[in-house]
Amino acid sequence: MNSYPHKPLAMLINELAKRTGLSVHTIRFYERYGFVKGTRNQSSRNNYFHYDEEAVQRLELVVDAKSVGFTLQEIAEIIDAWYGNVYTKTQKLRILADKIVVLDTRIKELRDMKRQIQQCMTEL
Amino acid sequence: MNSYPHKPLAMLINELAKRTGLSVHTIRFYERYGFVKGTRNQSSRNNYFHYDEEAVQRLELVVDAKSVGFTLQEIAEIIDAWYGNVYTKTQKLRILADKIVVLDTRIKELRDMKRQIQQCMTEL
DNA sequence: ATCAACAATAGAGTATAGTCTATGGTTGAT
DNA sequence: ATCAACCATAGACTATACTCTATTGTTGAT
Repeated sequence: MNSYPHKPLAMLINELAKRTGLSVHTIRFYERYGFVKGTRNQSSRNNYFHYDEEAVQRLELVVDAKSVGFTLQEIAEIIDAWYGNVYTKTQKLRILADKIVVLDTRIKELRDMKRQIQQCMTEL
Repeated sequence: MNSYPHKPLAMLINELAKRTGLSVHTIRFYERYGFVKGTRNQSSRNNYFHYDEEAVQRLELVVDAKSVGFTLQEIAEIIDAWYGNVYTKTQKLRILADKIVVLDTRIKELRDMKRQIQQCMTEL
């Protein structure tokens, strides 16, 4: 029995991989982009990184952002605007608003492509 | 004055590049995927390839399909279903219907991502 | 004690989609 | 005739986004 009502739920990279569906390799690769950062427990003699629930959420955001076609570079900006504190609130809002413009453009392109294909199908 | 009311409008690769906005290199690269095929004029002593208006249309389709995230492999299938005669009409319709499913899925992902970002913006 | 399973770091290898260089031949205006 | 601007082919190089291998160290169950 754990005496803490809500334990920190820190996990090692292997569990983070299982939680997110990403491979350990990919998570390490993403760490270089700053998508997640583990924390080292200074009390322990090992140098293992520990990850919290926010790490899971961040990686889920990365997966979603990738599936809509954002590059890792763009995702880095989104993550910084979303979770970071290097930008002011105004800057964050501008960055995110820019991404919405990109998404709207892409949605329009997809709809146009869909219409084109449907047109082609009627003409076959 | 040209005596043909609608001359074939055959062009060389340089003009095709200008018409499509793609580089000559990229068009040559795409030729390996079968996106366009020039025809050689056997009466001429050179071995230049000539391209028609369909080549322009095919490359415009490639550009559009790329912008919505299709891979060159997927685009090859679309081009074959659209212009080729290796597939039966039924097969062509199935291939194009599959692409529409992909597009619908992607449109949904984009809309979800947009909603997520908008939600994040209200919470900043 | 030891052994599989996991951890960290470094660096090599792969796939996709171009992009560029080198080489040699062709054409058209001067 | 010649010279820039074009053409074809082959192959090297680049960027992005992983993916894998090698090495070494740690942990936990037996």
